[in-house]
Amino acid sequence: MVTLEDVARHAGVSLATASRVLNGSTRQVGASLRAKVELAAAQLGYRTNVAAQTLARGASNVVGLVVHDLTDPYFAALADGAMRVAENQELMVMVGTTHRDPQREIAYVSTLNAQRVRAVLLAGSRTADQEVTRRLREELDRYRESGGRVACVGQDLLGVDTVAPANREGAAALARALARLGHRGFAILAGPEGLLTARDRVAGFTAALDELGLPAPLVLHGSFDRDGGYQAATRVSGVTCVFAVNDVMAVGALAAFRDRGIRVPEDVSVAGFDDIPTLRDLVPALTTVRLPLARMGARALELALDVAEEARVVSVAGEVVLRESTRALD
Amino acid sequence: MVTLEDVARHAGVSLATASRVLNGSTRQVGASLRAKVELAAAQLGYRTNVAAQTLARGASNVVGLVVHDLTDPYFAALADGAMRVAENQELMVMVGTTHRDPQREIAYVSTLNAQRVRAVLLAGSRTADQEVTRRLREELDRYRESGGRVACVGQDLLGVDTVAPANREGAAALARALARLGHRGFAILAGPEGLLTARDRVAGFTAALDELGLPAPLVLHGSFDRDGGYQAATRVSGVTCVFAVNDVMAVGALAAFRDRGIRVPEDVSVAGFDDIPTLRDLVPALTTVRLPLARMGARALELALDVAEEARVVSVAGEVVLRESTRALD
DNA sequence: GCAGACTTGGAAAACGCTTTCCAGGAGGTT
DNA sequence: AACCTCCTGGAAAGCGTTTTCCAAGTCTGC
Repeated sequence: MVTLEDVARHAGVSLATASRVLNGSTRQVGASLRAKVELAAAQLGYRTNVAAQTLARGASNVVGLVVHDLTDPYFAALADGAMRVAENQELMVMVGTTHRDPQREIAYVSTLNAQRVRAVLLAGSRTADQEVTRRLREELDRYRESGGRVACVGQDLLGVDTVAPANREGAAALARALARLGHRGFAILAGPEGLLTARDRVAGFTAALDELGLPAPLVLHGSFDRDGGYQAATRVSGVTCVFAVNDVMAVGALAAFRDRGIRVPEDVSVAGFDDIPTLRDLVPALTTVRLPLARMGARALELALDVAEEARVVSVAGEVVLRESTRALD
Repeated sequence: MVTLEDVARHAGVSLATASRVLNGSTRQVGASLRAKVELAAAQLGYRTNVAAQTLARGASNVVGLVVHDLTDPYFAALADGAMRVAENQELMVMVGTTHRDPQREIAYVSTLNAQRVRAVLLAGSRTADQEVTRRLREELDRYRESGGRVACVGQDLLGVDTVAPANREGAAALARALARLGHRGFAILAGPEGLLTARDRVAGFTAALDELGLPAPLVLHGSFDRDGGYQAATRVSGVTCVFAVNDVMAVGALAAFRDRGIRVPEDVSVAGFDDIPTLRDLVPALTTVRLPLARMGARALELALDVAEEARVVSVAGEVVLRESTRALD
């Protein structure tokens, strides 16, 4: 293990000089000494010990990213966006996966706090469980008191910088668009009861139908993933249009309908939410509400890194995209 | 920022005792002191400074994971598998994305070395560029000399623990299965020339056709992603079966054929490789060679963590899965 | 030439932990 | 009762950096 001291000795300079040459300081170092140090470092194969550096500087160059499920294209897209801005800033990214367990989110914040990461990014829906949210806030506050920065993609519930997708509005716009196609009987594949993103979308969709004077939709709960969509879709009947509160659930629903011999969109129309990238290659192509996922991830990390007095909330609008999976009723 | 010393003082014990209580040591501490320390830590909201701990211990509890593209389901699945074993071992995961640039892989190894991560996992195909590979090996050797562990998912080229998918054999088996269906004229959507995984699959497929006395396939290069598959597929003609060297390319090919009005499998059969999870919901369901991706990622990290004298190579067989995208010729 | 203002290099004190020694006391054995 | 051993607690020496002071030059402009 070659240390900075080894380099300094080998180059015949002081530790201070070696440090200044190798690890970006504001101080100037004469050309000849600088060259000596660089040569010595190269010859010895010196590699900065980041732990020591972090300790001495009191600041690390890693950020934490907590997602629900990395294999879900929604989170993969968010993560990708965030990681690109991290790369530009020469930051490393530490990733934690909660596997949809809100408790694990708290544990990760605690761990990332211990790591003294520069910023923590919480991606994904908040939970309706007040107690969990309270404990998460507590943990976040502790982290922020010691100088940590936090941003969140999801509901603005934590008092931190937040990129908040307009779930209600997006779902409402989708409902109106579908109603315009002539649909009257709707089912919602609603996701878990405790998930706020799911709730908001259900609420927005339902409220819009109500405003239009249409009958209340059939609400079927299930898990927030592909299989949840599949399961819920097996219980659908007597409607002309199904709204899955996210795209992966819609994909599951498509599969379920296929297995049941129900044609989409001839027998039933299907719409999702998010516009995950993999969507465009489905048959039929899925109607959805587009969210700029990568941009949202990137924006969230930017917010976190850009220190500000007040917590900022950036609302992101969704854009209804009608594709083949929904048809106009004649 | 509350330090261990604050806790020790607050509890009226020495630094050593506080350390032993809070950060898992082999040494016993009497029940009463232990309680005092724990109380003090809780009251003050103490959080270990991992950087200091890492420095003092000379060992960190993070592992590095380098992937080509996190939004590619192939890598998401590998990463997920690896991250699950990391979670079980209480390790944090630092993720780097090369965006398919082999040079960035070297840079990441260097950075992860500086972080003194316990192990680094290189996921994804090696490159045919000898010079880049040499420099990567150099960087890896430097890291390993200072006690780092390395594992790789891909070709066994780095002299480290490797989980090596049987690309040649899998592709050959696929070729034979397709030939058995009566296909004689093949095209291969071959990926980039410099990517060894792509090469191996092309080679295996081609060799098998040759052994069967069938004409050599049409080989079309393109990028290793969805769009590469799409592009390459636009140049396909005069064959009954197309083999895309990975699933995302096959998905692109499906889209291209759809756009060109070519029916799959009626007009042309399509097969991929990997069996990414999103595949099962495509129409038509894609014939492919199944690789246990999550298990491979997990296994690789296990290998890296389990110190051994010799570098081990675990070969992983692929299993041909015939689905609707390939049909038997009459 | 010389006062003053910059530059440049080095010594040494942090940074917050872990762990090796020591020392003292408790318990067990002759 | 004397001697060992074992166990527990604390002092202090690192771990590898950064950075604050100092000191010693090197330039300016008069």
